[in-house]
Amino acid sequence: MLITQEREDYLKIIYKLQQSESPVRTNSIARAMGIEPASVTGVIKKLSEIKLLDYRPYKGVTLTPAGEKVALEVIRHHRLIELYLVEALGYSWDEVHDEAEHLEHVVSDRFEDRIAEMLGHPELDPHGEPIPTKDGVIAETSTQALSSLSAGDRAVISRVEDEDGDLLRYLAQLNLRPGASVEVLSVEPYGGSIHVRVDGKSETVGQEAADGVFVDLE
Amino acid sequence: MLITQEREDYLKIIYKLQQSESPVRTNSIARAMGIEPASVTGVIKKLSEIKLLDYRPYKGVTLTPAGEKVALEVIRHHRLIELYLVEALGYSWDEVHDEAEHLEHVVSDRFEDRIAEMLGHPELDPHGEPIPTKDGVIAETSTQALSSLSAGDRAVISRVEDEDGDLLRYLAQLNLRPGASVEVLSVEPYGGSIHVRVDGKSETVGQEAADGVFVDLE
DNA sequence: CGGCAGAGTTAGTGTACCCTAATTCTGGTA
DNA sequence: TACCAGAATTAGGGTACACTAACTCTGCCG
Ligand SMILES: [Mn+2]
Ligand SMILES: [Mn+2]
Ligand SMILES: [Mn+2]
Ligand SMILES: [Mn+2]
Repeated sequence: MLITQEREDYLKIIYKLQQSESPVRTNSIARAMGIEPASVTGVIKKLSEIKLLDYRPYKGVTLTPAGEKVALEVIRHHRLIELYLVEALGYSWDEVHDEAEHLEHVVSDRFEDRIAEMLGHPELDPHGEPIPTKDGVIAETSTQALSSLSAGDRAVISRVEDEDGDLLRYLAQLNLRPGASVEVLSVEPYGGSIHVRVDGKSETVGQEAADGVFVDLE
Repeated sequence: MLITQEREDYLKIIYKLQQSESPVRTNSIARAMGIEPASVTGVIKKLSEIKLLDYRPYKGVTLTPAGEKVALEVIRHHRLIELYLVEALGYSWDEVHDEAEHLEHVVSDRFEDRIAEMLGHPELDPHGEPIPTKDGVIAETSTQALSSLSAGDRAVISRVEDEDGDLLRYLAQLNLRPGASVEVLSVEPYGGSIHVRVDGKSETVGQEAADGVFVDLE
């Protein structure tokens, strides 16, 4: 088998890192995968041999079109599965990520198609992240963090980071969900809390939490 | 990781082979797994080291209680998933086996519990095979093949073999499904076809297909 | 009960990941 | 520009599973 579950995760992570760093460095991949940089070198060499990555030693990697295709397929699986778990099986949004992390590698095309159809070919996952289409088209996604706003700014939450269940439970408590309108009331200096109005209620958001909430400014 | 997806499949297959052979021989495992006997030896040694198998060199293996527990968990996953795919996602009974073969190793306890609940804690999978309970209790299953019956016998189909999609499509055409009542009209000698009445219609069943259909005699 | 066929194991190889330790490269700073 | 810290790679080792080829054991049969 040329493409294993681990390799799919490498490609997925490289895709995500590429949004903010290109070429993607060995150390970034190692950090994201939770393994040692030395281990990454071997794998990215192999992935470049099979033409899924372009690898420039000591510089980093970029996805080839073929590699990007694989990455987007895995991301599509992941996000469709997350949404399916919420909609069809009653999961809460903080429980779906870990389950999807495993399922994404084993579901068939038929499974993917069936749940996509049942969900009405959705465009967003439970965290507001765009779901790539079957032919690899993915919507742009906001990179403006709530933590970067200033007093008086109004914005709509577009997505939240989904890897940390604790963060998601915290955000749910505050009603900070994709689609919610927020108005920044005040910002404490030097990385302090942010005071916002959400759903008419005023709430205090920790700065680190606000780093994981992305918005579209109005 | 002590227990990999491959090892789960070994244990599952050994569980099934144990129904008709004990201890289970290296060659049987190799045939069922589609690999060489030499490869099996190494794996069963490791599985006996970690106390999931009792291994007597040159004789074969038996599951320890711990090994049987793992096997039954995997089988529970497999059969629940098969039924879920049919009931919730509109799969036909010939499509579910391959999908379940992969999913069985990655679903969480939560997933298992949710689909079991949604299905009403079912006792049989789409092929009539019993689903072990969460604490490892499994119903007896018929071992009387349709091919072993004689003219005049009446029986109810209890289960069919689920690994061969072609066989399942063939059986579906003939309405040979679990629960169906059959009456043997005649049997051609020397492994010939079997003529049966199913749902009031008379049908001819190939002998090899009849080997994969198990019944309870009336 | 000796011999032999077939079953099973061992030996040696290869791929896929992972690790630590040692070495080399790179890019920015003095 | 020479140096150095940090980044990256290489070297060497380990586990998990596959394979083929060679050897050994077992059980049956004459
Ligand atoms: Mn994954
Ligand atoms: Mn998500
Ligand atoms: Mn399996
Ligand atoms: Mn089945």
